[in-house]
Amino acid sequence: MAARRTEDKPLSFIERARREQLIEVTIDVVAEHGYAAASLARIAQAAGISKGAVLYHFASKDAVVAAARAHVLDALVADVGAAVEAVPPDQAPGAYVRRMLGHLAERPNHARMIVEAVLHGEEPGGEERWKPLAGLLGAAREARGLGPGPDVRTLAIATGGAIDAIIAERLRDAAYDAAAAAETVVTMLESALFA
Amino acid sequence: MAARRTEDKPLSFIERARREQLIEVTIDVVAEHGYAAASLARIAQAAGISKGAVLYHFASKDAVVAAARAHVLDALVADVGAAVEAVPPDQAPGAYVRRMLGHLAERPNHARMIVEAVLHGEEPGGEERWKPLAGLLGAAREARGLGPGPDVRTLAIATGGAIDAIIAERLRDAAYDAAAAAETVVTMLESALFA
DNA sequence: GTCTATAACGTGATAGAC
DNA sequence: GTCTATCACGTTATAGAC
Repeated sequence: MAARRTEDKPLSFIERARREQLIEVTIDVVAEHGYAAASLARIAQAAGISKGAVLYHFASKDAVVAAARAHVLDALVADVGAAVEAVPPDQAPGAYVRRMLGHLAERPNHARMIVEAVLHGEEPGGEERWKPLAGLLGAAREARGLGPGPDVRTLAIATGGAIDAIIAERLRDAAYDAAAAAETVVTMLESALFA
Repeated sequence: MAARRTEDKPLSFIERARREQLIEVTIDVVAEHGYAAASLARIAQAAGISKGAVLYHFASKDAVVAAARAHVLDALVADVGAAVEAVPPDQAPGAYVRRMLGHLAERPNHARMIVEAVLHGEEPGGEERWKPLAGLLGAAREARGLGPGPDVRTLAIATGGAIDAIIAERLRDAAYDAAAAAETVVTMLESALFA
């Protein structure tokens, strides 16, 4: 009988390689065919192995796509987080918007994967979604010596939605200039924030 | 054998009633359990009839959800369209944003249905999505005697995304004040548009 | 470690009884 | 006009051979 990969004790060397390969092909499959069509059979076929082999390395099919989702999300937060911390607080919101759009525009597959994930309700969608940006907005006002002015919650939600829509348009039309769009959003956001 | 409902010739009186009932329960099912879970069996159960009976009134399961989708979409465009035409051109963008958010906040089931539809890629998502608003933005500038200034495409896309995000938040937290959020968005949009 | 075979289930759709 | 029964298919997951 094949060993069920429930316990994460050993995790050999080629084990990690196999898992990474499966995560990558899963990202591609989800990006190309959508969340619903990312069946176990299709993932196995794309990886060139059997369905049973996939389920040897992961406990279930959902575990595979969950790992792929976590991978793209980790890459995003690490990149954006570094960009935000590299600038003074009052420039953090602008850096957030620019790097968010830049990161996803540079990685269409990751962007599609995330879009599918949030679309399917598997991802935050709640406070975790806008709280980080809202925090940056409040800190930016403080850094400029301004009191708690506008509704940072709505500002963060609206900005996040604008980013999503711009990414979606960029995925639809590769010629769309996401960087220019980022500047437009930053201008609108900062004028409202520092009003 | 049951008559396949492919031709739309007669369409009796109770036929229409049955179709409307099925459309309503389908909206509820999609809103509550999501697009993927809106199976033929679940729709039939929610309507209190058998799967075969559902397929008598509609050619296929996809036809049922397509009809439900069209229903909520028609109601939305009719409502927003009327609101837009009731004000002078330079106030049309604001009316668009306010009625869009008002309509969906008043109809959570419709909002969830639309969210699921666009999320699943069954709906426009392309130019049809932002072209109408972009047209309003250009006309508003003309009405004020301004030349073709900012990028109305990005402005329309960003505004549309902001509306989507606010609706999502409103669905998550019924206490969230969508009307106040609408005013924030309108202010940001108009300041960027008439700059 | 990877395979084949198969189990158990849910799906959309059809056929035919009533 | 609505029902029951059934169909063929795709799905995840497991068991066991190799």
